[in-house]
Amino acid sequence: MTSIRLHNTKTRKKELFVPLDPKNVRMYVCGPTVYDRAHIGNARPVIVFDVLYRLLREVYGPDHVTYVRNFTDVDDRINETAQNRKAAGAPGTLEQLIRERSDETIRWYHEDMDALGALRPNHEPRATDYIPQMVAMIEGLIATGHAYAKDGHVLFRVRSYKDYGKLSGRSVDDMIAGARVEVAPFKEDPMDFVLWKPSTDDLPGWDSPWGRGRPGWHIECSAMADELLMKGLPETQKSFDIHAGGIDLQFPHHENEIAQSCCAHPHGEFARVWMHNEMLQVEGKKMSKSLGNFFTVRDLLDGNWSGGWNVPGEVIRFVYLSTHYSKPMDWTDEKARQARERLIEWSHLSVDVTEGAVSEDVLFELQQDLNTSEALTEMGKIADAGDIPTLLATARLLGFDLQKVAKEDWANPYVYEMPDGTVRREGIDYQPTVGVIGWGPFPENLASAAMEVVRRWLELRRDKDYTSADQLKRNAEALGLSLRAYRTPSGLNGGQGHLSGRPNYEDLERLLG
RNA sequence: GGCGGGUUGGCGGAGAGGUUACGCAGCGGAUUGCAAAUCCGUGAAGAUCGGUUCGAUUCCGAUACCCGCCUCCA
Repeated sequence: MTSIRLHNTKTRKKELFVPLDPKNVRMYVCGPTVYDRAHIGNARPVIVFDVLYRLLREVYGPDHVTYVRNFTDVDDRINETAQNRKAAGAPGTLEQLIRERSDETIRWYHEDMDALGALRPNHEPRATDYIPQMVAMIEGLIATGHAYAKDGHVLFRVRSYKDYGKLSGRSVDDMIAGARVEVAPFKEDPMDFVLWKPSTDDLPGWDSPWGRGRPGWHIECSAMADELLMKGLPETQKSFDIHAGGIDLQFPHHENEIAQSCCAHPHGEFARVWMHNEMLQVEGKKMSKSLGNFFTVRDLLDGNWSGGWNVPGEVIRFVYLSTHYSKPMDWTDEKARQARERLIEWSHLSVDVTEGAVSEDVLFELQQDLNTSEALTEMGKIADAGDIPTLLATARLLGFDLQKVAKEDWANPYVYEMPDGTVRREGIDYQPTVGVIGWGPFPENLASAAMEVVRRWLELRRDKDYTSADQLKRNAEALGLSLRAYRTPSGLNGGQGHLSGRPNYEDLERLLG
């Protein structure tokens, strides 16, 4: 019998996971505010909870899991971009420009997260499509005394919910003592937070009983979870299984969601299990634009980061899974390189192998609060044992398609020469790789000249003309191109050139005579 | 100031109250025209102080340092 254990932030314990309804396991993850490209921190919950989603599908069946992840498309930064575009003469109304900005950001998000191997959730609601549900929920909260309207604002009466602060382990009084809460004339209590606020004419707004305005951030998630995960259930069953997100959302966002939803449905408990992933750092430091270590997922994919090389989505995913989600994770060049090597190795093993069954050992590790790090270690043992059918199936469970990786250019940077001298082509471009040290762009003609040198050298070696081969190697190295050959377990010969300097390509061509 | 997380061998990174983590790097050996790769083997740890225990890196407490949240940033 499979049993999943998950760390529940609400109880601060690792608990046996028992779904409310095994035929419909329901999870909600707080999604992005779609104002710009997702940065690499945004990708962590996506990957972590994608693994959870895959695990739940494996255990309960793919048709028995409902995964909701929202898009927050009510945001000042979206408005700002739209306003700037309008000012710059873009056609269309402000509302259209806002919608366009959200649309394009959502498209990017999908592109980037797809590249990371994340499955699309069953529902990806946009906040602006659920305004009536938010309004209805707010009206209900006012009717039961948990919220009040003042000057076009509606505020949640925090003191009316006795368990407020339970999730994050704070007391309301302590928070007031911390004194960093916003005091406003329309608030009864400094802790009260906004459910609805008025909109000015130049900002998007919706009609409501309190005038034209827009929803507060927290009510969005409550209303969408309500609609997509608990609709139609009797009041006594207004709960779902798992709610997840970054640890930075624990307070106030998740605390406020609980307050709203539990006051709207006093007999339910909203989410039973709360899961939070820890934050991501880059090279040991907090990611920030001023430190120059702020990268989007797209930056990594395209090579626009301090490492300077194109990091495949699978490699990014591997790096993320190598650290447990509950611990801070550091993105480093070194880790990414190791992950790449490992994936290349496994992918080469998987060529022409028929997929088997998922490893029980790996499944077990995932069931221990998503121990992805240990799962990858187990995968290594499976690979060492030569059980490739299992490796293939297990990698797929974790979101890696090894056979697809095996066909990627980045996994096949070498030229292979068969013992009979014929050339085996792998990947699209089947030239020897040039450039390792000081990765970065170099002129096309230099690359092709260097590759030709490697090719010539391999030919000389094949013909056992070691005198000429060594001569060529010495000359090439003098110019900054070092040559290496290797033999694979399957008996193939290959060669590789490493550019350690920036030789003139004409000098290299001269070597070829 | 309040709340929470972290600190493991050169680097990354897990589990378990007593038994080898694992990967990379290193070292030794085999092998390959040299070298690389590969294969085999191997040394190396648990921030500091104190407590519980027959025994703790693993449990408890304190200290130091790092990080996050308390400001609609995952």
